[in-house]
Amino acid sequence: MRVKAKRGLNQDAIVREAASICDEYGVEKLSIAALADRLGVRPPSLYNHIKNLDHIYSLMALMGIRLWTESIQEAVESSTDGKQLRAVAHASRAFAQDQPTLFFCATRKFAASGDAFVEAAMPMLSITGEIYSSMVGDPRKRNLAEYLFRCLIAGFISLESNNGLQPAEDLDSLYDELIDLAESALRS
Amino acid sequence: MRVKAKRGLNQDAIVREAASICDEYGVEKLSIAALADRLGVRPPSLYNHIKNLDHIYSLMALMGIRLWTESIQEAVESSTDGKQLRAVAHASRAFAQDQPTLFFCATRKFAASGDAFVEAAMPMLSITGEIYSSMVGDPRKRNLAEYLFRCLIAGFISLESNNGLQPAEDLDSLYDELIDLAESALRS
DNA sequence: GGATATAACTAACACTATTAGTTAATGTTG
DNA sequence: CAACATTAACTAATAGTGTTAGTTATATCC
Repeated sequence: MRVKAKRGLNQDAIVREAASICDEYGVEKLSIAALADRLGVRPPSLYNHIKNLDHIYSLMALMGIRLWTESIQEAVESSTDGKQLRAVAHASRAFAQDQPTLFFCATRKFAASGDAFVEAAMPMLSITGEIYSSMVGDPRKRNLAEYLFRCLIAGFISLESNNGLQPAEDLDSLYDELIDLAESALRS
Repeated sequence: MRVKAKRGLNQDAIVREAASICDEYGVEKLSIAALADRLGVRPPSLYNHIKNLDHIYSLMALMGIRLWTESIQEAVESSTDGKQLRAVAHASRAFAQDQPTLFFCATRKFAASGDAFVEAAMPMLSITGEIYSSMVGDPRKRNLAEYLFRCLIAGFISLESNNGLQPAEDLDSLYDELIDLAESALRS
C-alpha cells in the first residue's frame, strides 16, 4: 500500500516550491503536476492547502510583496542618511534578481485578488514615502520624485530581466548613474 | 456533411484574434480552443498556420515590435525638432494602451524565439538612437540618456498598466512632467 | 484511548494541446 | 479544360491538464 503519512506540507512550502519551479522554467510553465511531484505528493493533495492554480499565483504575489518590503526595510535601516533612496534602489534590484518570480508576480496584477495584497503593499509605500518627504520639501515636487524613482527602478529591473539592455556592459554602474542623475535632477 | 471550404484564414488574422482574446481575458488565458472558436474553425485547423501555442506568443511579440516601431516612426516624422523624444514617449504609451497584449509580448522574452525578433527590433533602436545623438553630444552621456528614457518610459507604462500608480490622478500630465524632468536633467 | 480534524490517497471527469490521417477546395500546368 | 499538386479544412484519437468527490490513514486533543 502507498504511503499516506502526513508530510510537513503547508501553504508556504508550496508557494516557495512553485516560485522555484517558475524561476527555473518560466512563470507560465507552472503546473500542479510538476509542483506535486517536486513536493513528493500526488496532485490532488495540494488542494488541501491551496484553492487552485490561480490561487498560487496570488500567493506568490503576496509573498513577493512581503519579502520585497522586508528587504527594503532592512536596507533603509542600515543605511546612512541621504543614501536611503539608493539603498531602496539596490535592495529592489537585488530582490528582483534573487526572486524573479516573486518580484514579477508582485508587480503584475496577478495581485488583483484583492484586499490582502493591497494591505500588504501599504508598508512599502510608507517607508519610501518618508524618504521622499525628507528629501524634497515641496509636496508637488515630492510627488514627482516618487513617481520618477518608481518608474526608473521598475523600468530598469523590467528591462534587465528581459534582456532589454542589450549591450549588457556594466549594468551595475549604469544603474547607479541613473539613480544619481534622477536624484540630482530633483535637487535643482 | 460539415463545411470544409477554405476560409480566408492566415497567420496574421490568427495572431490578431489571439491578441484580441488576450486583451479581453488576459494573456495567460489564451487557448487554442477559444481561438479556433472565434475564428469559426476547429482547433486542429490552426496548425496549418501556426506551429503551436507558444509560436503564437512569439508571433504576437513580433507583430508587437513591428507595430510599435511603426507608430514611433510616424510620430517622429510628424514632430517638430526638439520634440521628438516626447513624441516617442507619447507614441509608446499610446501603443501600449491600444495594444496591451502586443506591447506586453514585445517587451517580454517570449521574444526569446530568436533572430526574427531581434532583427525586427533593430529599426526602433536606430530611430531613437538618432534622436539621442542629436540631443546630447558627449557619447558617454548619450548612452546614459538612452537608458534613462528607456527605463522611465518602460517603467511608467508597466506601472500604469498594472495599476501600480494608485492615486490615478492626472497621469497624462504626470507623464509629461517626468519626461520634461528627465530631459532637462540631461541638458545640465 | 476514543473522537475529531487534517491531510494524504484513488478514481473519475471535463478539458487541453497536439498528431495522424482523410477529404474537399484551390492554384497550376500541359 | 483536364489533370495534378498543394493547401487547408475536417474527424478521430492520445497524452496530459486542473479539479472534484469520496475514502482512508495519520496526527491531535480531551
